[in-house]
Amino acid sequence: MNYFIDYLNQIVPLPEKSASAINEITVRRKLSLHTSLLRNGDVCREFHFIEKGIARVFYYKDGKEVTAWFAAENQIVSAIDSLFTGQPSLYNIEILEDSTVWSLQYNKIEPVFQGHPIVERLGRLLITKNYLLLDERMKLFAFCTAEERYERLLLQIPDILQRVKLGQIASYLGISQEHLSRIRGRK
Amino acid sequence: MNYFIDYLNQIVPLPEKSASAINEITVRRKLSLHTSLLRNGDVCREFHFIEKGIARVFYYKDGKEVTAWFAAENQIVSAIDSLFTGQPSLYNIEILEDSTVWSLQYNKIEPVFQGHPIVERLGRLLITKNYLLLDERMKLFAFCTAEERYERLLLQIPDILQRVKLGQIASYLGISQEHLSRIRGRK
DNA sequence: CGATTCCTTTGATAATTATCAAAATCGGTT
DNA sequence: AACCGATTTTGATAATTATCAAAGGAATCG
Repeated sequence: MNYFIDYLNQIVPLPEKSASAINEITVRRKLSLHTSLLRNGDVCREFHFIEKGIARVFYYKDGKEVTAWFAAENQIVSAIDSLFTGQPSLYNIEILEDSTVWSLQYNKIEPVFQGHPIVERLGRLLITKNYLLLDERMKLFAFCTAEERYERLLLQIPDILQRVKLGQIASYLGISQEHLSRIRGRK
Repeated sequence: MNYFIDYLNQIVPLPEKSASAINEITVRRKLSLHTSLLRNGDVCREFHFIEKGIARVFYYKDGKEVTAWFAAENQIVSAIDSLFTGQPSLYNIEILEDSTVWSLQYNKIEPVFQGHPIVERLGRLLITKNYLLLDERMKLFAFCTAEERYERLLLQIPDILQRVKLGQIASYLGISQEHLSRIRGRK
């Protein structure tokens, strides 16, 4: 069972040939808690589809870790600032529990784009999808209080409190851990 | 002289046929100050390349206008939350000075994608480019103080102070107009 | 089971930024 | 040059949130 190809097929039904071209530059891996998929300063050359588990993207701000993104089952995670530019990334990617991921070697994708226009289309739609997610996140900061952002995150990943440390969630919400703790307290 | 096609050619060199297919769903327009290109609640069906002039994307928060984005010469502006989903947009788009824009009718682009894989590629690269811009903006909020964000904006659009009202800039930076005024004062 | 370590909560204080109101400045017009 | 309306600046106060320190809980390991 190839969950990654299944996921892609939901976005654009792929002919067998195109699917196997993608498959050839993808590997399924089991990763354990605390595995680092990318360190800041390195160039990101792959993106990862999470079959099972959870990951986070974070950066360092004044020596402290700040979460930029969480990705759980059926989501894609990468450091797009580097993946698309070839420049060193400011982001780190870390696995937060034992996970199974499909890693696509993006530096090998160009010939696949060239040979399979449908994959070019798929790529466009995938980026569009993720662009909209980022726009959603911007809107959350624009329109919602930290409390509302917290509730939204719970809707998105209901069991996140059991899976991720509070401080990591707080920095994702843009507030201090103490403040998040107080928000939770008054419920 | 078709500045829009020139711009696209810089991203992906287009064969004549593809360029003219794009040209057929694009119109050049002169727009005057205060023209509204989109009102929130409406569905956005086009995107605009700015040949000359400046526009802003904004939304209403507690009855007040908040700027989400500025776009000046050689930039593309749209309400992507609606353009890619067909849902009503939360955004408004307004022209801030007499401008010349090229408006592409996005609801007519599907056949162009189908007939011209190179345009599919172009679309992917355009979205990627704008995704990176949004990521940059997120990083500015993540890493920089309001003061640094202000300086960065000045680098990007040096004459913005002459072209745009202070309150509109302040809300783009995520601070009150008074606070921005004080930041400027202590220079 | 107890000890150790890590994580979360609570309390007190300080810093940042918003808000409201008023004054000053600017731009265009007569 | 004087005036008007719009915009920006300044001042005083209030609200929000961060920070630091300490205490309380939970999980892990011998």
